[in-house]
Amino acid sequence: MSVNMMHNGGMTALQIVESTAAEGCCTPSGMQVLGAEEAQGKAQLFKALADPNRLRLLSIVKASDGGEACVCDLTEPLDLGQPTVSHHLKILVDTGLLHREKRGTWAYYSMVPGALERTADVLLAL
Amino acid sequence: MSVNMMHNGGMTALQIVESTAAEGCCTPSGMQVLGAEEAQGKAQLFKALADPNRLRLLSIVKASDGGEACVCDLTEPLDLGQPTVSHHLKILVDTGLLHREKRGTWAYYSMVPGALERTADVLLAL
DNA sequence: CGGATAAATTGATGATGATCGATATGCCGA
DNA sequence: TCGGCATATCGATCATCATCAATTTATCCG
Repeated sequence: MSVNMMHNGGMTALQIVESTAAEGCCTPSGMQVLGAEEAQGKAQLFKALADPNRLRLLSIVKASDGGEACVCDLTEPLDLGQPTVSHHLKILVDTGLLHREKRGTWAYYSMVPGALERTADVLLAL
Repeated sequence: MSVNMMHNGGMTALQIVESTAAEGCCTPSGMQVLGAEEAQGKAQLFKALADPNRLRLLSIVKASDGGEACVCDLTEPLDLGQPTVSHHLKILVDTGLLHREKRGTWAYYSMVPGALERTADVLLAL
């Protein structure tokens, strides 16, 4: 559990960020400036993107045929060990950027539709 | 020098990312998938955003009257020491997100116009 | 010049994170 | 049922980073 894994009822970092943003815009205080809590959540979102190998993972998955790739396809191009790749993938899934579907022995990863666009919106709404 | 400070002719991380992207789209290989070098640069860009206090700094500066704020205005709301705030600001300036202008004893920080939008584009172009 | 203020830099420290080797889990075929 | 493969998890290690206290640099004013 290297990312968050606090009991959020299974919500991803992206979902949490967006829900607190919706709450924030209606608070009586006005909410022009980012509070400590929201900043924490949004930082966690960008932390997931702050690693070159994770960016490459997203890029490869996005460009893969059928929009999905299994771990075995991702280990070679990154020149990383399999446990490390699984670790990065877990972070991206927990953050809400990647979707994981296990079929038989293989685990297939695909982009969560609109996740990059929603993350970009978080950035623009700073 | 806690960010990069390699001799890039004074280019910010944002500028480097965009220049390599322009080069990349014309390479004979096709460049669908993010290479190791580009990934490194883009990760550095997101690393600057991967800290809650730096996000709050951007938010405060953006919402400040006149679009600028000095260090003394930024130290209190974050509940951080002045050296730490200066350190974060330096990272944001080196990354190309903030602009620094010194007037007298005070240093005024403002958003680099379009920086957030360009960073969002980097994200969407993954 | 000399004191005062704002900001930057330095050095050290504690925390977080990326990576790996070893091991565990889960599924398939013989 | 057993051996083998794909993936996940664990534990440890090394590097990076956020923060602070102390100091330095730079600017203004009397």
